[in-house]
Amino acid sequence: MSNTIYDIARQAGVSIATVSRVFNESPNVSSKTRKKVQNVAKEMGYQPQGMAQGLARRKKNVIMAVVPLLSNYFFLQVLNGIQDAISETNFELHIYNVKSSEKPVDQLKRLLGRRWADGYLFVSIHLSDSEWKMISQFDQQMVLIDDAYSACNYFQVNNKQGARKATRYFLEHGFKRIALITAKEESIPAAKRRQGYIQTLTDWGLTPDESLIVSGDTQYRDGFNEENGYEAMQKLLEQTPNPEAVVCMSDIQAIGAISAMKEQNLSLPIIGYDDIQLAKYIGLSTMRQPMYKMGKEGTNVLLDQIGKDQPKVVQKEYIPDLILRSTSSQQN
Amino acid sequence: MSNTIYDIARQAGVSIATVSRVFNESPNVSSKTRKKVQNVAKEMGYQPQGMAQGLARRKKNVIMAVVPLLSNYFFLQVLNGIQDAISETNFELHIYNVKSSEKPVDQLKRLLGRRWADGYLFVSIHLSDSEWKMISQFDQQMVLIDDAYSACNYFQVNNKQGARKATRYFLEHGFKRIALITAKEESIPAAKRRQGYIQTLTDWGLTPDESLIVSGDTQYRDGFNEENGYEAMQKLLEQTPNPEAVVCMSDIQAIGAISAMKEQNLSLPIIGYDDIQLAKYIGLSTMRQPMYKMGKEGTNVLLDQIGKDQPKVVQKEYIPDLILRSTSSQQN
DNA sequence: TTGAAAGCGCTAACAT
DNA sequence: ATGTTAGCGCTTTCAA
Repeated sequence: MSNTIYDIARQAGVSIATVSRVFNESPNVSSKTRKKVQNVAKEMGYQPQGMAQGLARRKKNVIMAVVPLLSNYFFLQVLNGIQDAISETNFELHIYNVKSSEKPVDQLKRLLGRRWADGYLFVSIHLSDSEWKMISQFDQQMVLIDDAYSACNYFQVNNKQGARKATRYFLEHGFKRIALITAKEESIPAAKRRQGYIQTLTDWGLTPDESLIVSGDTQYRDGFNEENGYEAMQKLLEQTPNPEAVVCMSDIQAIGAISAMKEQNLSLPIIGYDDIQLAKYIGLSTMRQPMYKMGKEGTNVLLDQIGKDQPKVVQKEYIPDLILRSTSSQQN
Repeated sequence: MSNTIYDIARQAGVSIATVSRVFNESPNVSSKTRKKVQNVAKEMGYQPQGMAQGLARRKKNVIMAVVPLLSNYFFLQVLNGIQDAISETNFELHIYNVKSSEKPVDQLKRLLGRRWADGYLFVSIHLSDSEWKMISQFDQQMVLIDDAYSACNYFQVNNKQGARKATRYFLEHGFKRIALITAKEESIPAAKRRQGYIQTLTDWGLTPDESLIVSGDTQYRDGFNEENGYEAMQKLLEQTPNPEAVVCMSDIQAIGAISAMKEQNLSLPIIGYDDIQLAKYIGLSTMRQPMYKMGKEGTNVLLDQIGKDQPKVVQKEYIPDLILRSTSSQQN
């Protein structure tokens, strides 16, 4: 069960070139030999070894999705889109995740050098422009999802606008003391959403109150986790007066926050972020990000560009939609 | 930025063997040449190509997790454990997912033949004994997580016992008309849990009522999805009298089910299954599966066995724990 | 339609 | 300590 092209060739009484030809669907094989080879191969459970093929062809037929941490609902949706796009092709999808213990850019450099794949999807990998520049120098095909760099393909959603929309909604409904449950300070999307929130308040003639911008202390997944939301809400509820409404940076934090409110028999209006699948079922109002769509479109672009030498770069920015359900109103 | 070991050798004025040596941390290199090579390599952004290494070494330093569909909270936790185990080694983790469009066993045969990895983790891949036998014939190192086969390493949790515990809890608290929200008929874990449920009722002297065993019509992820739970609960609530309590096959279905109850201002006692992270925050009572643990232990076993020729097989079965929170009591 | 043979980019004896 | 060379299992000319 551990045979090579030589074993098949010998067994079928042909040369290895012929075996190779039938596996590569070359037309230049008589249907008789083809049949024979196929039978032998099937019988012996033979498949060409991927690595040998990759080396010989200088093409691997794999695309690699690089993600920071798999344990995140956001990625799940993106990956769904990626998978659906890939499954229509004969490419394989391999997923690689960067560890938090080492600088992402260093990990990427090492990874790209190894040439595992024909193309790379970087999902929610946030690098500086100079870092992305380094990465582009490997000249591998790639597309960024949920980040942007001027010289690359990217699919991104406007974080500032997302936070603005949520904040504006509450302002328009008469709320003034609007809290923001944020994530890890260093998170780039978090920083942008925070800006959007602050600008919106300012535009409205209000002075942003730093004490209403909080995050929990639990920091894994950059703070985008249930416990973080729970802790953040506890901090908010210690303040008097309480905030009148709260904007979150993820649905998952909103769930934690709601749990903290329930413990105190409160239910302030709250808006999450992402629109993960279960948001609908708990009535969570939220900023919807087109996660599936980004994954699918990004993958299609990548697939399309593989093989071409000077593909034109495609860049797209989405604006998140405000999905109103029950948690955003006063009497939820 | 696309150079080979020859480029580095030439540039550093050494042979390719020496370059290979420094990258393989051979002691037989003078520290002077080592430095020189390292500098040149760094400057030229060189990394050995994974595929060429894999071919030459007959060892790839990658382990592959094979999963049926990534969009499932259960896997997320298992994958977390896998990742944590892997990150302590110099192995790479690649994730592969089998499509629903083709028989799993055929996909596995193709995959294993290609020899992408040194070892395989099959997560929630349910095959018959004869199918697993075929797969074992590839004699690759592997461990099954969430399935069992007598000749393989496996880490499994007892589905029957899980359902028994949940059902028994309700029986002991005086409930009789206990409903079961199940998943796709063909799902093996679902079938086992169903058996556990039925046996428990029978043991208690009750006659199981088929009309209380329902599933929604939305079948993706084998029915383990929110919508399915929602639909199932709607069906249950059409019956008179309503059931007195309900056991679910996943937390995610329970969330859908609760949503359906809320719409009718009902809140029957309900128990989920899995104990996904957010269960705690919505107060969901559930059967806890040691997902992280299975992932981590399974990976460690695999890692440990790679390279050995006759490793002893390790098999482990867990019993899920009943985690009581608020949804399992009458006045939730 | 088929086969022989030269790579693909590495590793690992075997020499020196 | 370093270099030479024969593979690893394929693909792909080039000849026949």
